[in-house]
Amino acid sequence: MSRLRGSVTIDDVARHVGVAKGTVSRVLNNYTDISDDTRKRILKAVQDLGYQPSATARNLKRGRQDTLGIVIPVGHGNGADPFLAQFIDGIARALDESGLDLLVTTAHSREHVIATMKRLIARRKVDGFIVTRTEVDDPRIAYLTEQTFPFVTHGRTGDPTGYAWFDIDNEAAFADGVRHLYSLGHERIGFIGGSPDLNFARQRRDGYRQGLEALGVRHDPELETLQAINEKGGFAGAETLLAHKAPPTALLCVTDALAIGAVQFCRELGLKAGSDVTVIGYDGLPVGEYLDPPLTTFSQSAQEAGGRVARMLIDVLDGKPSRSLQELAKAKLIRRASDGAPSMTSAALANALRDRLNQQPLSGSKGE
Amino acid sequence: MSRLRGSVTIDDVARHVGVAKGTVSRVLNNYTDISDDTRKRILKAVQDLGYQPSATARNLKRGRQDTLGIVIPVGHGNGADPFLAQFIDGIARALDESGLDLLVTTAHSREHVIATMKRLIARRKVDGFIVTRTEVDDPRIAYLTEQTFPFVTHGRTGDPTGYAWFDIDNEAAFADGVRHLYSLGHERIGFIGGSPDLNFARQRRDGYRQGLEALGVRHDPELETLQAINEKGGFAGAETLLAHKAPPTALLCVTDALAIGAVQFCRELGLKAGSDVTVIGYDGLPVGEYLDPPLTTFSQSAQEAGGRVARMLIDVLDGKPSRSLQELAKAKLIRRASDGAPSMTSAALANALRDRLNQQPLSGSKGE
DNA sequence: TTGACTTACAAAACCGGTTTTGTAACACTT
DNA sequence: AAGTGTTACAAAACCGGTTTTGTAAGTCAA
Repeated sequence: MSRLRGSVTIDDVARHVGVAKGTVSRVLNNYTDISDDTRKRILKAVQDLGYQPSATARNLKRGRQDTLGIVIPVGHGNGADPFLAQFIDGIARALDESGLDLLVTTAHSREHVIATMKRLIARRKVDGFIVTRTEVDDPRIAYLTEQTFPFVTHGRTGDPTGYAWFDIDNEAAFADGVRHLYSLGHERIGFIGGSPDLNFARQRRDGYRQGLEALGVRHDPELETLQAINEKGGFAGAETLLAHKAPPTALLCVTDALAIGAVQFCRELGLKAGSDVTVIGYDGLPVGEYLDPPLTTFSQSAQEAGGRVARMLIDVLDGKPSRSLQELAKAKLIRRASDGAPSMTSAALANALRDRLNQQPLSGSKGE
Repeated sequence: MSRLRGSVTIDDVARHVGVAKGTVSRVLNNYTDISDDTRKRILKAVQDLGYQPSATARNLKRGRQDTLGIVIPVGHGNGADPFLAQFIDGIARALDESGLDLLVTTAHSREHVIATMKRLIARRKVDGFIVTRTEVDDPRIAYLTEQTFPFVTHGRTGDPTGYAWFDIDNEAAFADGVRHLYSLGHERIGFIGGSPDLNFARQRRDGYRQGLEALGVRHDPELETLQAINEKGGFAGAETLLAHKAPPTALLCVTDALAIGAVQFCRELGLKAGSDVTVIGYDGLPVGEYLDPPLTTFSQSAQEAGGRVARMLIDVLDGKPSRSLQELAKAKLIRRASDGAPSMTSAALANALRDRLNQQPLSGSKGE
């Protein structure tokens, strides 16, 4: 007589109707060998009693959990990536339509991520994983592939074959970015990137280089800098590149966070972003609209990406071949106000910078 | 011979050692009636075979899922609340220590939230809920209380008894805010709030009023405005309040998003936030540091709050009385640069505003 | 030496579903 | 009329654990 909170079991229903519990199960799973009359009586009892099958019991037999997992790598405080928040939102919405749920876990190191995946797999808590922020050589993908455990990635790896992925054409976006800047009149275009272990960072850098090459502009390695992918990195990156004797008049940044830091650096020097120095980011963060100047950025709708990836994983679980589940989308340039024709040449900028740097000491990058 | 991926079952272990599976279970659950020798042999086999118990099977019998749930209300695009992202991060970290997991779900309406909770409860997918953004009269809390299903809230309701909660002393924070502004020399202090159905919005408004009263300043209802809690609302709120014939020289905003919009409005009018008009937000969003001017704000560490709430829910599940699980924390004012002594009186500000509004038409609030 | 306890484990029941197997009752052939 | 299929369901097995029950062997007291 286990009268636990709200637990109407299949036995209760069966008893109530006077049939075997297997029969109830068959009705609920749309088997055909049930008379119309019985079916109706059972369905009514299910309604009346408010019966809902226990996911646990069902899963035990079926071996499915109706749950997808995502393990978020959280570094030193960079856990609350606003991009990820929207991404997860998109996943959750898509799953809601399919009756699946999302298990969210964080992990603070590469090893921890794998260990967490291992635990979730061994304990059979999830049916598949969504992997984000892919690296060129990604241990998570290696592990899941070896275990033949279903997954979909957001972003590709160095070898984008044999698994399902959704990605943005990063090369094309940054090549376009270069072309755009060039057509605005920028001749020296800088690039603030991140660790080339991260696949998107590497691809965007490649796109930047390809864009220059396509225009016949010589690629100056000194106009490229690699930084931590956060606002501090952007600040430092701008500081580095603008210190060049022939500084760039435009800065292409691998993410909005970097761009925000770069704009901050310009502001502290009294340079106007959007005219004195152009800054372009990537991610389309909503907050970019409220910066001064509003940030020009590449947008890829994190929410849509989340939904897309979730649906792809469902397809994978349904047995679709991963070959047919590889999708490359285009990023869109959202022009706000941090880009524009250069107000002065690189040489003039260098002079202006020299003056300002002598005048006022910098605050340095801020915060923790 | 179900040789499924990585599924070593308890039977495999039992067979391997030559004992009954019940014995293996007893060893793993630290029962005492097992000889040292047998225990060792079983533990070794568990190691060797890499056995990990199936959460599903265990839960079926135990009736626990080792999973907590959070249902995020996502309005019209405001889903990706950066505050929530950090909050979830904090929860996930705390749960990781306890071996629990977090199920994240979104819902787009009050009814949908309840329906989702109902489903998760009926299907027995979670052991308890974390409820955020409490309303003064919150249907979720009514429902969960009626079902006697375990939960903890972040934020109180109109009647904060009978359940476990973690909250910030919103009244105290905003009363302090008023005092701070007054001591800077502000005599007309505006308030941009949100729907008083939201408990934190109502409490912060109350704190604002209490702060004025404590200083003996007459409360002018026209210096209060209620807006949608996002950047657009902040823009509109500033527009409304500054149109007053005796406009406020300082704006206390219920969240950072509102403050960001308010700063935007000032900027478009050519007013300098931090001197011409002081703007203070609430949430301590990291991005506030990179705005122009960097935003002065009350901070409550969303991450810490998430961790605290998660641990409280674990206590609830362990049977601790909810009376002992009610915790009120203090918000801290982070002074950056959007507050300061007023550069002019309310009257002078009114004149300045009249001039600017005649000169240049406003862009209006932007974006979607 | 025998009955009463322990000890250390085997065996079985159970959690709540799904799936397989078995079987009365009826219909349909030949 | 006997054999062969269907139909519609009951009964039982199963998923992989946990918990209860049962019991052989050893220990101890009387």
